[in-house]
Amino acid sequence: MPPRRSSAAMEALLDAAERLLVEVGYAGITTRRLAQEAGVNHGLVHYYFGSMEEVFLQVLERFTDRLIERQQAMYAAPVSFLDKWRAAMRYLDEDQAAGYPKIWFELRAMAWNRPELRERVAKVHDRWVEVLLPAFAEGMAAYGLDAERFPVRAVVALVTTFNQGIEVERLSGVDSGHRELLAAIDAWIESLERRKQKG
Amino acid sequence: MPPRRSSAAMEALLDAAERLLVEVGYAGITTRRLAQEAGVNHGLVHYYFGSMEEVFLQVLERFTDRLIERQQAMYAAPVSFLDKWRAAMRYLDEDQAAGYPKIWFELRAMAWNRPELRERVAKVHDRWVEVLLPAFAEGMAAYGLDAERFPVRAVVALVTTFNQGIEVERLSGVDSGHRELLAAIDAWIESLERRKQKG
DNA sequence: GTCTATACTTCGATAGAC
DNA sequence: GTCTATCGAAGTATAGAC
Repeated sequence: MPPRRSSAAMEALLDAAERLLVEVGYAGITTRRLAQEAGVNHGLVHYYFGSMEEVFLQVLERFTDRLIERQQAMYAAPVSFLDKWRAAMRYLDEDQAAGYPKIWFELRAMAWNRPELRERVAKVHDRWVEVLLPAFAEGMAAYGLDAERFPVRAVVALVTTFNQGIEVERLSGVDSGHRELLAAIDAWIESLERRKQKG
Repeated sequence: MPPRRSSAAMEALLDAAERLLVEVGYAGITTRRLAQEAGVNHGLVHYYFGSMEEVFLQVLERFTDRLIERQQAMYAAPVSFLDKWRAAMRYLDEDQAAGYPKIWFELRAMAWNRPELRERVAKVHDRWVEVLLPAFAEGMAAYGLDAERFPVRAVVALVTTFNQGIEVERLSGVDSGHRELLAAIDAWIESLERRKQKG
C-alpha cells in the first residue's frame, strides 16, 4: 500500500509531470516517460499513484493550491490599487518565464474532457474571483468609478478574461497589441490615482 | 496514391474529427475511433491522409479557412459599429451552440506542442486582427474616442483577449460575470451611438 | 476504392524477485 | 521501496485480397 503523504519519489514525479506539461503537453506524457524524467523506475508510478489519472489529479491539486496561495498573497498587500495591479501584471511575465501558464493551460485543456478535473478548475476560478472582487470594489470606490454602469462583477470578469486571453494568445505565439494594451491600462489607472491624490 | 481533392470519405473523416474534438478532445482521437465515427473503414484513414498528423493538419486548415470567412463576412456588413458588435456577440453564443469554440480550442491546445500547427494558429489570429483593426478604427473615430490614450491596436487586443478569455472560461464551466460584462459593454456602446446621433 | 489481416510498437498495469 | 519481466490491450501503419 502506497503512503498517503509525500515521499521523495512522489515529489520527483509530480515535479517531472509539470516539466513535461511544459515540454510536450499532457497528451505526450506516459508512465515510462514520466518516470524517466523524474529519474525513477516506471514501476513506482503505479506504486505511488495507481494510475496516470491519479497522477494528473494530484498534479492539478498541488499546482492549483500554490496558484491560489500566490493570488491571495498578491492582493493582500496593503498598497494602492495601482501597485496591486502592477504587481499582478509583473506576475504575468514572471509566470511565463517559469512556464506556469503552459502548465496551467495544459491542465485546463485536459480538464475540458474530464468532469472531475473541470470541477476543480472552476473552483479555482471562483477562488480567484473572490480575491479580485474586494480588491476591485475597493479600487473602484477609491477612484470614484461608477459601479452602477460598470458593476464590479463585470469589471472583474473583464480582467479575468483579458488576462487569460493574453496567456492563451501567448501560447499560440501571438502578442500583437499586448504591450500597447497593458501600457494604456497602466496609464489610465495612473491617471485615476493622480486624480484621487489631488482631489 | 490518394486523391488530392476531396472525396466523400475524406469529408466524412474530417467531419467526424470535428465531432470527436468536441466529444473527447484531440488526445482521445485514434485512427480506429475516427473511422468508426465517420462510418468508414479504418484503413481509409491512412489511404487518404497517410497519418493522423496529416488528418489534424487538414482539420485545422479546413476549420480555420471557414472561421476566417465568417469573421470577414461579419465585419464587412455596412451597418453601425454597434450592430457589428452585437452581431459578433451573438456569434459568441451561436458558435458555442455549434461546438465551434471547443473545436477551435482543442486544435489550439494541440498546436501549443506542434510548431507547424502553432504557426497556422498565429496566422489565423493575424487575419482576425486585420478584420477588427479597420472596423474598430472606424468605430472609435465615429464615436469620438481618444485614439491617443487608447490606441486602436490596444483596444483590438483587449477585444480579442477578452473574447478568448470568455470562451476559455466557458470551456471550464465558468461564466461568472459574463452576462454583466456583456451587458455593460453593450450599454456603453449604445450610449456612444446615441451621443453620436444627437451631436 | 474498400475491406481484412497482420506486423510492429507502445501503452497502462501487475506480479514477483530483491 | 525499488527493480525487472511480462501480460493484455490498443495504437499506427502496411500489404494484399477483393
